[in-house]
Amino acid sequence: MRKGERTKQMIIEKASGLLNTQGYLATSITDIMKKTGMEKGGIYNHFKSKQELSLDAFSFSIKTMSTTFQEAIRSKNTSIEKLNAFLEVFLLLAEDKPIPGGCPILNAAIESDDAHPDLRDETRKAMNDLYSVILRIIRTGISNNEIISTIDSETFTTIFISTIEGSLMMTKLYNDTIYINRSIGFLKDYLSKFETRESD
Amino acid sequence: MRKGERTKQMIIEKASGLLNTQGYLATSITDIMKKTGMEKGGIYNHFKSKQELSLDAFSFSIKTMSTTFQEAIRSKNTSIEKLNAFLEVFLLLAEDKPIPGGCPILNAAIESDDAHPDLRDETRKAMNDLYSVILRIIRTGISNNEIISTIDSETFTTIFISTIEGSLMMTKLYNDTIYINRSIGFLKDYLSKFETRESD
DNA sequence: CATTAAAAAGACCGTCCGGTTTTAAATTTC
DNA sequence: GAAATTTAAAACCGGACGGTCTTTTTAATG
Repeated sequence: MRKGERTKQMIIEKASGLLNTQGYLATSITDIMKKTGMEKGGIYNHFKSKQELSLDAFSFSIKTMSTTFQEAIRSKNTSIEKLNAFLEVFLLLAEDKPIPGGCPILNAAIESDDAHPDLRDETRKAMNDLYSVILRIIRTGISNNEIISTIDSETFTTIFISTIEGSLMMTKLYNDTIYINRSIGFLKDYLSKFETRESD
Repeated sequence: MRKGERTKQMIIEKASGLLNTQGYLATSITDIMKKTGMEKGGIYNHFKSKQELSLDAFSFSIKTMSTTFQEAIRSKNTSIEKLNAFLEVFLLLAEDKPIPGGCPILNAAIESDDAHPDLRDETRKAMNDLYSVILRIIRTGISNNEIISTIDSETFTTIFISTIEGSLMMTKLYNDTIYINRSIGFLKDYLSKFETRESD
């Protein structure tokens, strides 16, 4: 791996935390210069625009989240356990792990609009992925008779994501994890109601 | 009412929609000039800084929402009906009514952080108000034997707000009201489970 | 180790930003 | 309707922004 590639990765990693914390518009190249310890010319040697750097940083955040989710559910066997593992990752996210600034999808969803179509498209893709992973877990759970089939999987997925994201917003606003903890408690309890009593 | 006061109000109203839609940082004075049809000097005659204008605009958005909520629940008699009325207002909000750009609390909560303590404080106040209104409705409902007393009112309030706000985020991201509609459907159904069978 | 290519630094540029000040126009007020 | 006052316009300002370009330094290559 060339040195330039390593530097580029370092910039992306440092910038991703900064952008996710401060916002994409609120963060200037000067901020990224300070964070990385590099000069402007050194940074622009690797990215043709702030936009490109921002998108790379967002992708890195999403990839990091995705990896964390995958690791969390790998050892879990049932659908219920997998969904609970998801919830634990979101709890960590409220404590700035593995990336600072909260959920990158939530942040980017609020910040991106018609004026930033590229970021919005990437955010949609990231949400699509999160959504379909959860949906698949539920449907697999139904197939395996772990979850009762009366559940509406699409609705449940929507509620699951919405509740978590909304309470993450509240947790960040008040700097108090009670809100995300209440959501997690609720979702675990709610989910247990759809658990089959016996599995075969 | 002096003409200046009327002009100031007009600026606040126009700016509030713009700021709520585009974001507080992403919106420039030039944008507000275009929207209001006024020149810079004319605007700064009424506000000592962009910050002051932004906070006034945010307050206006919150006041508008608050009024809309009050009107929606005024004619309702039971707690359940009042909460359902709240949900209907959030559905309208997804369609840019009464203000464009979605929920101002959600938007400001994500955008404001340590770097913008004034906006964050105002956002917290607005959330406090929303939270306590819903909480009071539930508690009144319990007192009046409309809602069973096993419900945890704080948790329910948190879930209520989180689910709505999260699904508003999804609705905005995808420009599709199915998400907010699913949340509303879920919350109405969930709420009905806590409804007492007979009232006295 | 010398040559070459890649990477980083740093000076530089035009533009747009929030904000100020001066000037002109439009309202009040008497 | 003239004087006083408020309101709006418009020219202006310093600074920060994203981005470029040239130079210097560093790292890879034979």
